[in-house]
Amino acid sequence: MKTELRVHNSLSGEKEVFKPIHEGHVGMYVCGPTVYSDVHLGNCRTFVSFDVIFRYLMHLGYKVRYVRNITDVGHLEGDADTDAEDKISKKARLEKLEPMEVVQYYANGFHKVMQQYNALSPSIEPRATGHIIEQIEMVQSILDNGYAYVENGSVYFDTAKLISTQKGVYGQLSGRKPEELLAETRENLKKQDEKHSPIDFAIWIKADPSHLMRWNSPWSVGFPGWHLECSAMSTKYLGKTFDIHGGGFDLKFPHHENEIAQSHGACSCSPAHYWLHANMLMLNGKKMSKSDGNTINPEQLLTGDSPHISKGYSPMVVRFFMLQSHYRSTLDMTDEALLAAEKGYRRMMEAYATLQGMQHPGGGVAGALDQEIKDLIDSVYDEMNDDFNTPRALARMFELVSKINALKGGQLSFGDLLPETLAQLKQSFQSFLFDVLGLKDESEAAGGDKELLDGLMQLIIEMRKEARERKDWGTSDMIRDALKELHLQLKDGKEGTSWSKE
RNA sequence: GGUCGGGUGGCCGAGUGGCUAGGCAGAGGUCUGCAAAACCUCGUACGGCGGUUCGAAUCCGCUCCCGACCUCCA
Repeated sequence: MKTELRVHNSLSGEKEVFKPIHEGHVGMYVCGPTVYSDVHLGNCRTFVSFDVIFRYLMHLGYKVRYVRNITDVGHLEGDADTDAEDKISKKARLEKLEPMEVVQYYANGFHKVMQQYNALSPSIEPRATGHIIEQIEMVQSILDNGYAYVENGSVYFDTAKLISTQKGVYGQLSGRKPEELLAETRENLKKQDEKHSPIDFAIWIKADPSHLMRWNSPWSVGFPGWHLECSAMSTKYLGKTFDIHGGGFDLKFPHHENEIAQSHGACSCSPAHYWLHANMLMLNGKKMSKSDGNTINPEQLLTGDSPHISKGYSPMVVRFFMLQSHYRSTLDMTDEALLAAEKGYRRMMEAYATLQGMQHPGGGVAGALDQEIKDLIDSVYDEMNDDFNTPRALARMFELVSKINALKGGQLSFGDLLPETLAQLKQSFQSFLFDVLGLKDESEAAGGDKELLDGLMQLIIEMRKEARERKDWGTSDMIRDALKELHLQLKDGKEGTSWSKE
């Protein structure tokens, strides 16, 4: 591990050396879901990506405060700022539920799926409705600084003013030119008569009488704008300026751009040093879309109940599949690709099991093999340091898998390997797979009574061995075939027979 | 239409101005009673057309296609 951590910063468009504000500590904010429906699989990819980033930062020894919000108010239909219904409010009205019932239900579902994918809980998971006061205070600061105006009980951010007074701020993240933004958006936005300019956006919205969620404020009974919650909550828990702000690519504009604007309006400060964006998940070469049926949810993926897949895939297979691509690239999910990921995942896990069971016979010299293995271990970390390049890191891991299997099969010799190196390999392999990548050995987890199964299998293997010594191939093959029916595979090797679940 | 990002071998996916990841599938071989597993070897890919260069899939221009955001979709 000789390299420094470098991350791709969306703000500069370049990879930069990562330097936290406070040495040894990292503050990271990731935009979480709006809980008005079942969690989108694409969202899962984003959160798995940031889960690995969170894990890797901790693995490097940082104390990380990871804040991921839950949006439970303010996100309007169509992401408009006004004259549209709040997503949660609408759901509550349609289902005749309290808005908080809607929120609780889908937040529970979201947590369940995240748990299935073995994503760690964030350090803090704040909700927008729990931070109304902070949001009102922030609106007030922005007003005090002259970067917002009140119209008919609603408060709007004065984007045009920010553009003219703080040059180069608005549009930097999304690569948009302020002049064009000001010019282009004139026509199709009619109902926005309260706004001075089409690119202004609401930070406090006066609630019409039918609106279910409403709070008192100095300006009206209403609710906060969508972008504001993230600014208020990140400031509260991470400070005005913190290290990493993450989210899906689709949030770059306007959401993240507006967050930056709000911070500049409230304190003339920029919220985050590094902006990280996770790219989209596609299905069969196209974006997922409910309207044309090109979509699949986490539940269907698990059960296989979908025309897009031939069978169900376990969460760890899906996680592994996601990690085989880089978080900044789009990822195309196909049945064939999932099948390939499933096999790769199992190969990796079986090599892990093989490795842990390995005993060095003692002796050994630090030959070429010894060096090769050490270099591979180092390169895994080098790849991760290069903007969390999980696919390359996994590629190096698979090269280690070949070494492990060859040591077991006798194609490589322990004589060329020091016992310390084997110990180091065991340790690194395990911590990388489980702590950093966040994978789990599912065969073990599902097994339940592992000791019993192990014992039974040893007995069966022993009986089959005796049959084979008698050249009783009928019995031997019968045992093998029967186990195969139970999805248990026997592997006859030089050192005897082992087994694994399929 | 505007802005931005892509198009890599059968599939998924890294990556890079020359030393050509990895997984899966396929072919051949080793091992094996047979098979599986494992190991070894192989296919020489970078949308199309030009250009820059000793050399480009990697840089530039044009073109076709796909995607994201700008307008409901994470």
